[in-house]
Amino acid sequence: MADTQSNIQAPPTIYDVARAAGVSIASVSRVLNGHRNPRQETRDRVLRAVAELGFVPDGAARALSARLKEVVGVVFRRVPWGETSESAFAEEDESLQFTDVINRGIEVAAQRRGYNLLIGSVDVDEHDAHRRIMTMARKSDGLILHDRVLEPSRLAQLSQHVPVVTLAGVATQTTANVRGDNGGGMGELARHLIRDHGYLTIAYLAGHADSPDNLARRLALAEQAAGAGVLFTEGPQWQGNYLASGGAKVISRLLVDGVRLPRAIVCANDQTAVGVMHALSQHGIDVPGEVAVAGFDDIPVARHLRPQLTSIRQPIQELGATAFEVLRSMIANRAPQDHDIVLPTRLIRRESCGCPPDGGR
Amino acid sequence: MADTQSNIQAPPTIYDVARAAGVSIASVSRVLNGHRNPRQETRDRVLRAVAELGFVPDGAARALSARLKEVVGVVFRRVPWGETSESAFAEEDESLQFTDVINRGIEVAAQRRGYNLLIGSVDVDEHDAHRRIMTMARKSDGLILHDRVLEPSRLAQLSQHVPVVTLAGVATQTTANVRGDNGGGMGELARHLIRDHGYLTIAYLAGHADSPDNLARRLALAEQAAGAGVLFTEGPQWQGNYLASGGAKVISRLLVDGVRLPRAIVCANDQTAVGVMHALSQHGIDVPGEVAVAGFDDIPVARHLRPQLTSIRQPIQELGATAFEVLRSMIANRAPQDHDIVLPTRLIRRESCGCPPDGGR
DNA sequence: CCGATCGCGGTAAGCGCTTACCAAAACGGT
DNA sequence: ACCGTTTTGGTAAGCGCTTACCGCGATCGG
Repeated sequence: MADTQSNIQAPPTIYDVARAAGVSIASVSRVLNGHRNPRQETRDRVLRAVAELGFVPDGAARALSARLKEVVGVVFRRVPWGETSESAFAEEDESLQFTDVINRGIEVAAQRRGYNLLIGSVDVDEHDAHRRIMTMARKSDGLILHDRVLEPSRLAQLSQHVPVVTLAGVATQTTANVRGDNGGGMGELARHLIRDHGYLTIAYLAGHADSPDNLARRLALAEQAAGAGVLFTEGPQWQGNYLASGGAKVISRLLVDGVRLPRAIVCANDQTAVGVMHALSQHGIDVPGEVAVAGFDDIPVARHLRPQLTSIRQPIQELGATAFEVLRSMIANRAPQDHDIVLPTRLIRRESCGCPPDGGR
Repeated sequence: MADTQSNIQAPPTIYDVARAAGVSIASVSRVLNGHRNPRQETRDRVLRAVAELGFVPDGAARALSARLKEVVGVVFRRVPWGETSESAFAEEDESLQFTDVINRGIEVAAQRRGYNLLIGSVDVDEHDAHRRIMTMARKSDGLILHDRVLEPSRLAQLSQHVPVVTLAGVATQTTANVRGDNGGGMGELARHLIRDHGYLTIAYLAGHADSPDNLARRLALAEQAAGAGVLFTEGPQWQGNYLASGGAKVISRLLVDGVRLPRAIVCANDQTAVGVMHALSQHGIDVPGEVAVAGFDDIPVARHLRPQLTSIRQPIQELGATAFEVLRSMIANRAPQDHDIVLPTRLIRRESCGCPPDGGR
């Protein structure tokens, strides 16, 4: 036992291939990179040698000389292991589904272009996150940053040296941003709750205060409510944190304080809604009978909750895929057509808003 | 508009730092790598210059010369976009939660050591997946492979050149493997179903036939059933694919065929159980009243299903973290103490097996 | 039939780091 | 003060690729 890997052999280099094929390394390189230079006969010899030796070029060497690593970095915020463990959501939040699905989208798009993903997470309050992000930047051709991983000044600084695309952030002079149509989706939801269901009191359970998505969603909801003369509730008591545990905590506290709940609660995202529904059910409050609940994102689990969660669908994978494509064009051209890319969203009516099971489209 | 990134400046190199500090690049390098060589005074000068210029070494150059990329590759199997879209699970399967949580575990462990993750997925039936995996291998110091991404012969070949750790696979001469204690966990579950609940007929809804985990789980269940004289059902009709859609399909087909369901259905994993419960509920069959259901893995959503899913908890994040640590030791020492690392599992009793809500652990 | 042109492919110069090797400086003991 | 050590830090040789540059033989027009 215990001699695993004791005899790793260095992989063949381009020199080995050149020798085997009886040509120079330049020719091997040219064949591999599809230049029109080498003629068919040479090409065949090289290709044969490559196949025989199982040669695959070293990424680092290639990156160094060609200044192209074919790697894009993705940075997201990680919820620290223990933070939410007080409740039933100990591990639930570990699966930040939204993030994972986006990353999957980035990955698929990257794959198509021969790129790989370099993944890194930063702690919520990691003080020198920027150093780690910088390190990742130096290992990749560009960076995709999820919401709120870097403060604006650092972002500006970073984007001087590397192409950067943000997700659910705001576009700047030097960075592009990709997001879902918060206003449109939330507007649709609000009208549905108000017109179709006739709810007269609606609360917004907020996400992080510094999240642009959160702000836009809140605003759209508030506007619709105001326009329809519906009572809109929000405020410090309704401050969540995009996590299920946060949503549950808000509801529990409200209930303990004896606050009368509004007829409908719109959550900043689905994770929050999960916590809200959990808390509501713990307190014996019927959803949607007594209180309607809606989320935002339409993450995969939304349809498996009881009642099934009404939500705004964002094209999550496309969000990621788009971010990648934008970044890639920045890497190549250094100038995307547009800085602020908005993808459409749409209301998915399920049971939690009061629609019948299997209701709507 | 459209001039984003038009003016990227090349990041400072080690030469710039050396010049600014009035020393040679060798000294800069030594300071940065914590050699004991440079004396305090020199060290300070260098550090100051590094800070001023915001220097961060280029990953490729470093990798090339030091033969250490500080990157580990992670490869998993991707479910093709459209494959499951016929059912209600269109996007549900996109979130291969188990995989994502493991990756999160790898990432956290890697982070601690200053490593980053290079993520790549392969299609189920991608014929030259090995080429893409090889490319990843050449961009990293070692590889962690999820279940069934590579056929054994390719694996052997790959592991000649790169340290490789597999997850939920089998250890070989040249690769280490990390997995949960399938036998122990399944045994515990089986005894619970048989002794505590007294179920007399049990079926096993299998995962992929070539998955070691699946085989081990099946075996443990079969043994316990045989030992207790319980009727054990399995076979082609009970063949799933680790996906929710697969589980649902098996149940639907069984029901259409008029087969009488056993008292308890044990699923190869939680995803499958999700599909099973969904199908059962569609057909108006009560869980656990008429049929008890149990899963394996205890993925985060398990507790949010109705009824809450009884499952075997695997320390998912730890599985990933352990895989990383093993790999790292292989990268450094080229010889892990043990090839087959088994992490403990334990039964989590929830409602779907027939236990009362909130019933014991 | 010969010089201009072109296709092919080799030589060599980096890319930005790490580190072996060595010279100079600093130190210690007699 | 001198010689043997030990520190300190500079010089230069790569790491494995890509590509600019250039020479060579083949091709072609007049």
